[in-house]
Amino acid sequence: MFPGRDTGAPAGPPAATAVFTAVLTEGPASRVALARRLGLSSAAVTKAARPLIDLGYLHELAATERTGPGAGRPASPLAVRAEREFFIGVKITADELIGVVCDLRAQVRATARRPLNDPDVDAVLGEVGRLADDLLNAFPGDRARISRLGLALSGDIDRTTGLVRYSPFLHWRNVPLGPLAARRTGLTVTVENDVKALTAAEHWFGEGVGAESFALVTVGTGIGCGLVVNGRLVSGSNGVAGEIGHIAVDAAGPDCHCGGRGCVESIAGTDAIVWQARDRTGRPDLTIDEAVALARGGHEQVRAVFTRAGNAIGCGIAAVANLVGPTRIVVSGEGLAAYDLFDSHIRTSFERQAFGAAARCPLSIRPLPFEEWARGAAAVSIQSLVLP
Amino acid sequence: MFPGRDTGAPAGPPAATAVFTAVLTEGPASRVALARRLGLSSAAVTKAARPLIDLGYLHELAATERTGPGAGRPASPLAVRAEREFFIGVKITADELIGVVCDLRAQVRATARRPLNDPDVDAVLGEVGRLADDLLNAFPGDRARISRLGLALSGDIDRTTGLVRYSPFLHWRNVPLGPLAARRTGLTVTVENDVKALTAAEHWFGEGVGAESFALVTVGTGIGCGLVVNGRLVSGSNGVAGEIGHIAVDAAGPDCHCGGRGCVESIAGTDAIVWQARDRTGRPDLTIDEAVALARGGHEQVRAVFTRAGNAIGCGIAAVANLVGPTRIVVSGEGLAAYDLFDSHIRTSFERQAFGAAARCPLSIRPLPFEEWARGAAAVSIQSLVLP
DNA sequence: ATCAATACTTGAAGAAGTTAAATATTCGCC
DNA sequence: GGCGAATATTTAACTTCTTCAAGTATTGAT
Repeated sequence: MFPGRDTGAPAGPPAATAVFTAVLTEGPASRVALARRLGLSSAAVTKAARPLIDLGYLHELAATERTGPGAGRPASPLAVRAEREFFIGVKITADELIGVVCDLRAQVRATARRPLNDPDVDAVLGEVGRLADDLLNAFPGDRARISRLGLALSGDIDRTTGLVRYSPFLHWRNVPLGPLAARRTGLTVTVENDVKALTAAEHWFGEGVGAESFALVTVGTGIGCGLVVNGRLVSGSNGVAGEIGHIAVDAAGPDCHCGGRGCVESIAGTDAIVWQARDRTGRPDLTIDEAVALARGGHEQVRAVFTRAGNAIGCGIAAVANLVGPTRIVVSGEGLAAYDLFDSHIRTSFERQAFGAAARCPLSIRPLPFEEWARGAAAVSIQSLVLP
Repeated sequence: MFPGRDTGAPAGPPAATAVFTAVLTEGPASRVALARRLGLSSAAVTKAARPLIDLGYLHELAATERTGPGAGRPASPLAVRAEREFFIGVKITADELIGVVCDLRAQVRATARRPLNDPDVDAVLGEVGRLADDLLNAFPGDRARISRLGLALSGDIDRTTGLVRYSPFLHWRNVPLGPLAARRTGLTVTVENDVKALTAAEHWFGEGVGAESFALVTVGTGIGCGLVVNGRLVSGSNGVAGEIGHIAVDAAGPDCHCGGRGCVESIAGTDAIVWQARDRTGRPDLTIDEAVALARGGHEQVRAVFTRAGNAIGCGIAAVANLVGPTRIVVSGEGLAAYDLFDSHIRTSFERQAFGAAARCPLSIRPLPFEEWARGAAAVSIQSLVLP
């Protein structure tokens, strides 16, 4: 996280942070309910909430709903004032920047894109700056309420220092992207790995809300996984974690670019699917879209490629379920545009391979609008405001 | 954890717990060093330490070593008084109870065993009680300093309530073992899954000390794994976690008793190895010891069985490394009596299949004295004394 | 002997939370 | 309309835990 001008953050005593995150992620709740939920006295919640209300982060809802049996003073639930502050999120890909503006509740309020032609650090910083300007212009609300920018990109990222240790597609090593972007934009910047950012978004604002442990699997060119265990994002001691794509699921499978054999990605990654489909059809220029079309059209050989891919993904997901036992798993990513071809195979092989009660772990399989990646970046930025 | 008479525990303010666990797991340290390590003021450490010293849990070491450049008052490091309190640990297997007495630093001071003929709850409780008596008799120190008993067994265990939800080998369902054993013995009882207990022991008193994340893999009839992530043991939301044995590593592998296919356990579990060896040799009564002997003697076909098993284990371990990125991994268990047959294959396939920097995760592969399981149970009991 | 350096202790002050009592609002009932 | 039970929120006094600032203790070097 890297400083621009600061607006006076809601970070305070632990109780204040706890109250704010609870209301932010779990929705409006009365002080008594929060006290029960957080193991605090209601007096403590009252005290923690006041400065948050004064700063405009929380407000009291009109007491509409009666909860109890009937008698008693009605509750005045605390709710987040979503428009108190806005956040820019930018996903950096090899050839494009995708940007969004989100409110405090991570609702997207504006979007914009810019092509990226040059992976040079300065060029990328320039485009990021221009995209931020575009977003500020497109944003209908009060620009002064935007002071934070989240960046997300694939690779090995050190969130605390904002350092890009290694980015394969930009060919960057040890680029201090956080500080550089902060200087450039004057905003407080966070940088995070894209899959982890998406996981954070899902954990705070999506299906992972309330889950002590939770996994998000992304399927596309790469196959990755973000993990939340015991309420915290897993980082991996060598910067490696969630590499579900390189779990071996087939001893007789193809060699993978990582040096392994039978990796999930070498069977179910977009490139792997294309190669296999070309092989089966004898058409060396087949694209992924054409392969999907053939499979949907009933081409048995190509369908089999997707079946095999779905099975491999299912095995990988089962490995996650068997090892960490998440409360739920979300499967998503560009690759799931071909949702219909994968879904049932993923589920079948997951259920076969998940051990005992692990098979009860609910699986959400759904495609992912590309802006969602940028929203993940914004979500990390929101977290950086809330957490100490 | 279930109460017997209590001796006045060292649990107190958070700082006291932190100081005590730090000294217990990381060895003697001066107050200043502890303050730095724990992010406290040295005044806080002084205050936290006093009651622990008064109760006899800590003492000051003679200031032997000079740390700094030369000048300055020498430190008086705080150290744990290991003989302040002793703990009984018992591992329950299908046909035997293995018991140990450990001191506060988890050093084994006495051991005993009892055969187990009857899986009936009362029979087991009786034998546990008698084993505890045996241990009290065999124990050379002050019996009055034993007030806690840890039990470990495989299966689905709820540590907080002491409930055995399901134990396959005893055919128990929902047996409140903790409370029952507490009533029977008058001791404060903890109950934990055996693999998790072993992991806890290794995390506090073994190779996992100081690791933010850490994995212990046990190889034997079953193949299991205990995981520590972000400093905490992973439990799994459905009680399932660490089931490395049922990760699929070979799409063409044998059917597993779990319903899956090509599971690590179906290739590398002791039973699987015996079956394969019988198949390859045509000797339907071959035992595991004979299979090991044949392999060591150079029998190619049987060696191949161990090679395949080692490879399967290596793939499973690589999956752990790729997913959670532990600081280090310990591989152990009865199965590793055949250490020499496994070791290199585990390492080779781990290194091939671990992604990028994950391959840097150090692997300790070593056999496991059976008493170690009981020590794990004692370690959990120690933790229950220290933690709130 | 004196000084600088480091370790430890002490007492006052501050932060954060709890308890208990007061206050606020509502419903059901007369 | 008034009363009492029920529930929510606030307030103020108090507790607990920690830090801060200032002192004490002990050593090596000069």
